[in-house]
Amino acid sequence: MPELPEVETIRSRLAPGLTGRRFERVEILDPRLTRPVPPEAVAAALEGERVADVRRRGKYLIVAFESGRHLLVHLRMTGNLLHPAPTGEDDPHRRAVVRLDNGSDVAYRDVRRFGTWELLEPGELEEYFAHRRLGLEPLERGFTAAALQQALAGRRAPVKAALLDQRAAAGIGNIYADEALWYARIHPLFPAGSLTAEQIRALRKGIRRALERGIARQGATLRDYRGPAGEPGRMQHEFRVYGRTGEPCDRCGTPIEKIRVAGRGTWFCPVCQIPEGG
DNA sequence: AGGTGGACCCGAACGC
DNA sequence: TGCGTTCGGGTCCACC
Repeated sequence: MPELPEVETIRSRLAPGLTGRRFERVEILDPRLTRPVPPEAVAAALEGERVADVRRRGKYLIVAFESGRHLLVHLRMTGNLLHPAPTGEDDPHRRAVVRLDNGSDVAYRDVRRFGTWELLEPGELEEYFAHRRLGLEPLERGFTAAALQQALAGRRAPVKAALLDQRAAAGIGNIYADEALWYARIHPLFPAGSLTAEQIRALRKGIRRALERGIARQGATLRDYRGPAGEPGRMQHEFRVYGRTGEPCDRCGTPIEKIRVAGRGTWFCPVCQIPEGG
């Protein structure tokens, strides 16, 4: 599941090969990708665009063009960008291909077809993210304890649910939410708005630690995630709680438990993550 | 208003 | 060459 660390890994590895290149030919094979906009319209609009740079906002990958347009790629569950794309193999999950002006191909593959491509006209980017009320970038300077406190104030939802909500902070998904809460020693069901100032500080630190480790390990590969060269991440070897039902907590040895929060599988240590309500 | 849960999608894992 | 069912995960949207 590409979350912030996976998208950031893709961004940093893709940027050198894309920046300065022109989109020479674009084929969108799955109309779902650009829905409700017809895929031919998006493909035609992209042809001729030259890449200024490749950015990230939350889990969105942003290809910025010199024209001022932006291509917003959201990988959702199983989306993946490959560059240079493997040739000669028949990949049934390939949903789009971009031929660059140096002759190389960028391939977009997505098994579950949840991913989206959206082309924004110059000036539309800010409103797009404002409308989705995307929260602060958790690794940027503005993500202070005070800012996090404000984002969670008054919320009765479990803190895990609040972390999955992209309005609190952008880019945290199911894996890194659990990992961040373990680092912060906070129970996933604890009401988000009732965290003490000290817990807020610990949570901010836990979020950053989990995400930074994820980036340092080039993301987590459970099944589908791969970098642009097809390489897996290594963060899955460093999970403290995610997917580790029954295994001993790295801090206190208590078996990790699994519950359901906000409809998502949630792993935590029942001893060192402060019990709900306490 | 804010929170919860289903829909979307499909391969893997599971149950029989 | 087994087949039907369940599960999961990010986001949107309908419904409390």
